[in-house]
Amino acid sequence: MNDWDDYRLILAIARSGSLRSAAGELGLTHTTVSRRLAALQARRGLVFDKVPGGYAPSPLGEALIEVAQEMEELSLKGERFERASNPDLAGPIRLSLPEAIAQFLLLEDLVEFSQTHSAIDLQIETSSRFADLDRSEADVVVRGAKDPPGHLVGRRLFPNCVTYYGHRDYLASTPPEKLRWIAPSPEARTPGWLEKSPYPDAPIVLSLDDVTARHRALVTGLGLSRGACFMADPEPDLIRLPGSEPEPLQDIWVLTHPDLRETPRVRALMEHIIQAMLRKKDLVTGALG
Amino acid sequence: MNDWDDYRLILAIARSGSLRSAAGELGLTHTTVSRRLAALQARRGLVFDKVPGGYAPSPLGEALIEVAQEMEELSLKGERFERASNPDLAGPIRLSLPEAIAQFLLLEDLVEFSQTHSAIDLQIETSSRFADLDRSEADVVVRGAKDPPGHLVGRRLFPNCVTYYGHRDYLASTPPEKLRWIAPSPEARTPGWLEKSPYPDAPIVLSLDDVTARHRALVTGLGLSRGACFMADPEPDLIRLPGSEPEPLQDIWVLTHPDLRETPRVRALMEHIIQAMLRKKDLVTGALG
DNA sequence: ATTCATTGGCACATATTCGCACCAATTATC
DNA sequence: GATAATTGGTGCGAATATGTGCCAATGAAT
Repeated sequence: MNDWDDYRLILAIARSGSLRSAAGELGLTHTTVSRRLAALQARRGLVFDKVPGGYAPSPLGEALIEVAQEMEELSLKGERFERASNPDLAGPIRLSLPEAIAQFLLLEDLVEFSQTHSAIDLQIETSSRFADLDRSEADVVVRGAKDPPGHLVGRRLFPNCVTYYGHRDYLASTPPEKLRWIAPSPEARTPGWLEKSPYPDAPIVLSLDDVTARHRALVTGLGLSRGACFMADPEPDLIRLPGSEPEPLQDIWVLTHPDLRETPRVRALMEHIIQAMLRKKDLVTGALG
Repeated sequence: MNDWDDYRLILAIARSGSLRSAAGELGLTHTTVSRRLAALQARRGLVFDKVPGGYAPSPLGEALIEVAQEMEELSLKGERFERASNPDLAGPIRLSLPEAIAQFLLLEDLVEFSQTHSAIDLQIETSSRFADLDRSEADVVVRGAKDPPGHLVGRRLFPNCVTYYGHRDYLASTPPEKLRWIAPSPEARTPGWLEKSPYPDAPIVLSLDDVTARHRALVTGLGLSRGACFMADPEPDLIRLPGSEPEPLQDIWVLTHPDLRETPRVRALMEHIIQAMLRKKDLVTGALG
């Protein structure tokens, strides 16, 4: 009785191209995947051809891969129903959010939530990309976004604002023509950010994509940087550069999948995060500077 | 790795209500089904409540049953892709048709087809109801129908015609007031058939729903009957009752599922059946009487 | 061209799953 | 109410599935 699970096999091999990596995805060994594929093809016909570099689907394989993809969507839906089914404030929640928001904005609030609801297993997953809630990569996501997927439900908050900062000692001890920038790598930079800064002619001498690393470099006085107000304004040694005003980036959203919208623990977490964020609106939008 | 096959378990229990009958459907023993259900519920939560008389789905169970139903449809689609994938005139075909058409009309033609295409495994399943091709109950169906499912593809042939018959010796030796009818059970009778017959006042003394059994009784001279021309006209000892003309019942169709329409062996079988039926049109429509 | 990493296949061992036989409880039939 | 049929649960053994360790082949990196 493995007919339907064979579709998982088909999908894993299709996606990864090798028995060993498919085995990794499935929680098996490559030996088992090899046997299962052989048995499957003995029953149903050729599904994958062995080609140089891996496995390529046969025409039947192509058709079955599509069926498998739809089955996976159904399986994910079932998982959501399962996760949604607990009527108590208990059970697991996976929360996805940027590392910066986790560390510098919401950490205490999340700890507080966990302490208040000890039956809830809060699993915080920091990530730099938008978790796919359709694939159950998370139950709740907090993230700045321009146009999040329209079917997700939740709350659009306010913009994440940034402006230009320097360490007070660095600014005091560095002549203007010797100032230097710390910035993201070229492909991650916002167009025009440097031209709008108070020192557009200062060179970029340190490229750091990691937001928290960039913040650490700024706080250490290694150069100037454009940073999020909620990270920089609380630092007593960081001051805004002359004439710098907060500028909005993307709006921050708190979202979940529609199948989970009524789940009590998900509602409780989202409400808690939203209230916490609303209390810190002035900090996030730079209104305290 | 049984996650997706668990949906088969869920569906089987939902449909049958007991572990033993679910086990029958799944090809397992009730012991295995019991263990699998326990394991499933340990992982995912309560899916079925044990109630007097069987198992009832929990709210989560209801949701997962719907997912399971959709998975089953996908699985059936996959099966059709598998069956459709053979480019040769080889492999299995399941043909569903009424027992009467099988025995009295197409048997020789089907044997001929099998002999001509020895690599095709023709599995003839006689049935009194329309096979569900969406559920892969058959690959090809031959049947009289008023409105077959619109998405099936194939050929509408001509009507299956019936009229009134008696055995020549029975008619010769029985005074008119002693004549008797053999008919289907009351709920299976066509309204008005008796009134339109040459002996509307003769009583029905034998009710037989099985078409071939009714035919056997007629041929044996146990009474009068309304029967299919293709069954009765070839019998040398059966004669039409005075004034009886062939009347059309439902049209006969030869149909397959759209996913199988291009499959060579399916096309070959349907063409063979259609040609055989066209050669017997006069017999089926009673034009030979 | 050489070296390193990854791959698929295989013999053997281990773990897991399944079936059998039996029993008590429940339900259906008379 | 009695009897028969069907049910779910359990212990034990059999069957099946999976993992381990190893090897040769292939592909990637130097």
